[in-house]
Amino acid sequence: MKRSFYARPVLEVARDLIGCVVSHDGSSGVIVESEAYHQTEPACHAYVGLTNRTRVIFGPPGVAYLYRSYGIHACLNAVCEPEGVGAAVLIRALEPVDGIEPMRERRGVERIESLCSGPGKLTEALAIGLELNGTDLIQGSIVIADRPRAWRHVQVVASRRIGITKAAELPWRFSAMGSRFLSRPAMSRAERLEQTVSAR
DNA sequence: CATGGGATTGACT
DNA sequence: GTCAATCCCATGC
Repeated sequence: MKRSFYARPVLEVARDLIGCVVSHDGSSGVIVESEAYHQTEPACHAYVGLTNRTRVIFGPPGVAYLYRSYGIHACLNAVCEPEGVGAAVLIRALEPVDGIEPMRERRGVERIESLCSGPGKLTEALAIGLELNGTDLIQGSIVIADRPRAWRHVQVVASRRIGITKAAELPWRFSAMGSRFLSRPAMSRAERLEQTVSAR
C-alpha cells in the first residue's frame, strides 16, 4: 500500500481497507472489519488534542498506532489523513489466511473463527505488540497489502461502532458483508427487525 | 501524586 | 445475561 492511500479522509480509508491483507511475523489475514476515528469526535483518542499518547495519531499517515486496551490487549490502528490531523482506522477483525498454526499457538484456541475476530485477538494472533507503536506500515514489520483478486469486489456494510459510549451513533464501522470472521454481526437481530419494521 | 475510565475478552450464571 | 482482570493515560488537586 502506498502512503497516499492513508493520506485520504479516514472514512474512505476505513472502507477501502476491507479486503486488504495484514501480515506480521509469518501470519496474515484479510481485514473484514474496521472502524474510523477522527479528532473532531469524542470517541477518538485524538479528541483531547496533542499529548504524548496521541502524538502518533497526529503524525504522518501510514504509521501504526497501537494502544493498550483495558490494561490487557493491544489494538492496531492505521494513522490516516495529512500530518497534523488526528485520524486513524482501528483494525477490528481478520479472516485468517497464512500462518494459521502459529496463530493457534499464540492464541491458545483452535477454532479458526475465533483467532482474529476482535481487535485484541488479532494483535495476539499476529504477535503485534505495543513496541510497534509508531512504526511504518509502508516499510516496517507490519505490512498491509492491497486486496487480492477474490476480494476485489467485496461488499462493505456500514454500521455503528462497538464498545464506545461517546459518539456511538455514528455509522463509522465497516464490515465485509456476510463474513463469518467478524467480532460481531454488522447488524444485531434487534436492529434488523427494527429496520424491517421501519421499511414498511 | 491520586483518581477514574476505558476503541476488550473470556469465564461464569 | 453479568463481571473481573489490569495498566496506561489524562486530568485535577
